[in-house]
Amino acid sequence: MYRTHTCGELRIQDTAKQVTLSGWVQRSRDLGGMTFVDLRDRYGITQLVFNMEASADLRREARRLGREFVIQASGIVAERSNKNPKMPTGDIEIIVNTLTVLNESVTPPFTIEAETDGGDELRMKYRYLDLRREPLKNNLLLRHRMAFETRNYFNTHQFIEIETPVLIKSTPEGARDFVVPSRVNPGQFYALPQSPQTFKQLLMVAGYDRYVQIVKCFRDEDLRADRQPEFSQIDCEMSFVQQEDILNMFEGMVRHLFKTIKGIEFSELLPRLTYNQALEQYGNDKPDIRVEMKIHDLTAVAKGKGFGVIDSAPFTGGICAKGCSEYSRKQLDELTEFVKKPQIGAKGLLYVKYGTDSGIKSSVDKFYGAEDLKQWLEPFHAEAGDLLLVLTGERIPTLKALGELRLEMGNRLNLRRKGEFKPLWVLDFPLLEWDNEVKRFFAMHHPFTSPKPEDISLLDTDPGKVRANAYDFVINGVEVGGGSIRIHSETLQKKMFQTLGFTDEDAERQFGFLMQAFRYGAPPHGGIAFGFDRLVSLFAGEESIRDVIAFPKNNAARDVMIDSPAEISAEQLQELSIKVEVRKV
RNA sequence: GGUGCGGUAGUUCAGCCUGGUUAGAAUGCCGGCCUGUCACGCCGGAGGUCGCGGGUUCGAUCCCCGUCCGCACCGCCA
Repeated sequence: MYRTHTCGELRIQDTAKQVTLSGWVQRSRDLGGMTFVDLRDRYGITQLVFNMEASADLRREARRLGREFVIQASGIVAERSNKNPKMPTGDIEIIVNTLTVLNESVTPPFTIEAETDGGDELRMKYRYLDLRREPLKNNLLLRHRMAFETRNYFNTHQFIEIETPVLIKSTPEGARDFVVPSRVNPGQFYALPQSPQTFKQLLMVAGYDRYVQIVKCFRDEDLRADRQPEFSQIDCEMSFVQQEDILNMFEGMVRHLFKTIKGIEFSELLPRLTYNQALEQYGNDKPDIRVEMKIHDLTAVAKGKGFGVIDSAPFTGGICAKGCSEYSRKQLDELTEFVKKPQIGAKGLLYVKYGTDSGIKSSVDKFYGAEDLKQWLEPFHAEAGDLLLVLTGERIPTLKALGELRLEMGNRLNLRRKGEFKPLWVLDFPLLEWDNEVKRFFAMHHPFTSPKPEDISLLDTDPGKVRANAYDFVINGVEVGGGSIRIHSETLQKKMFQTLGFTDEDAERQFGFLMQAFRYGAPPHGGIAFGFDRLVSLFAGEESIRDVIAFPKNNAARDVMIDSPAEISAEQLQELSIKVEVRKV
């Protein structure tokens, strides 16, 4: 028997018990006459003590122990004379009488501690060592609990988890597919699913009216801190539901997770914004409403006073930064630089300072008197001491730039606090998005999303105006979920494919199976998928989803630990009928 | 595809702007001392292809160009 207890469970009540522990040497402190060893496992740390007087041989062995040696120690649980209130097992220690080295360890390349000295690169290469560290261990534990509670919630609501295939078929819409060659079908390829979208709809047709799956999805696109080529979704679909039913069910899931995992309860119904409202008020379709400052349209009050920049622009708008009227020239210059960055794209920044002495000063004093500027302040209910930041230009880009500026001010004013969670729904997304490069519409969500019934007639006249029964779930400016009511009529689905520029043959070849299924009594249905990694990283307070994934890939989609992707042998290629020609740069 | 930042002891960084002596610090590692530590303490020691290639220069860790690697962001990601 390797152990009678774990390294996290012994307490003062266990005093005088003979116990055996196994684990890793976290650190040892050699005081000459005696040696302390911190023994670590998944459950915690327990101090072992070796005393010169009790056993010189044992203590000599203990001095040899290096960091991360795997050892087994038996001894008597004893109350410490010097207790350590900082650790759960800090009242006791083990007076060791038998020590076995189960495996030695070379010195690890970085310290296995909460505050490690290791950089990202090294930690990735030695991920199995990084995972020994407390913060990552806690993240994986959190992830497990969240998966468990998710299944628990859906189980009590009659959902069943059904696995869908991973080797499927490439489709043209959406992200690039990862493909897998088929040996038994030379020259043909499977694709890995970007999501189980069509399968869950087919499950609805099959009558499994409440489906859930925590499932891996794959997208071959460039990576970010919150994007991995393979990631997990909480994928859901329901039949005989309208949008309201879905919002309630999945708001329930989020509430359940916050309550059981974080002990947070949201008393009121979560806020809902339409896509247009989100854009107008926050300049963003995934607003971080921890930052309260909203955008207001100043076009009407600002125009016509002879200031060419504003007069010639279709839109002028601003945000009000509370208590920032005393911002220095330097701070305002920094903000100007911020909005002029290519990613933000504004030409410049105007400001109005509503001084603590109620005096009004602005960068446009030449064109606007105090009375004019008071009108600007009005929609914000600005108070003395506030600072108005104003951008002008084309409507949508200016709103988006104001949205970025809002977040920047939120950061500067420390309004985006980690422990605070502000979830909301964003509703009524546009059904279609115009792509100026290929001159056609694309589905904003996916091609199975149903238009709002009252907007269907617009499909022929003004497709860009059609709103969808589509919704996103947003927490703290992070899009954590998205879904829609689906089309369940073959006719409407055909119409949708037409609008997207599919020929009948394209539609039939790629999605014929779905449209055929719709002929056999497809129930009204809809669903949603939550980005599980993002949800866990939010709960964990981590910036990057890599910190909640056991074995993530790096910026360039490589696994630096196993060194993948990698070439395959000529034999493998031949078997697959594949000839490789690496494109020259 | 693009932009920015970074690459110097095992590790995390300083030095580089303003080129020139033996390239430093902390931590880790090794050795010694130490009987109540828990980031133990004290003393000593070892440890460097300054990512790689080219250029400028009498001379390059330092300046320039290229390249590779890492991170963040833009494009992209229904």
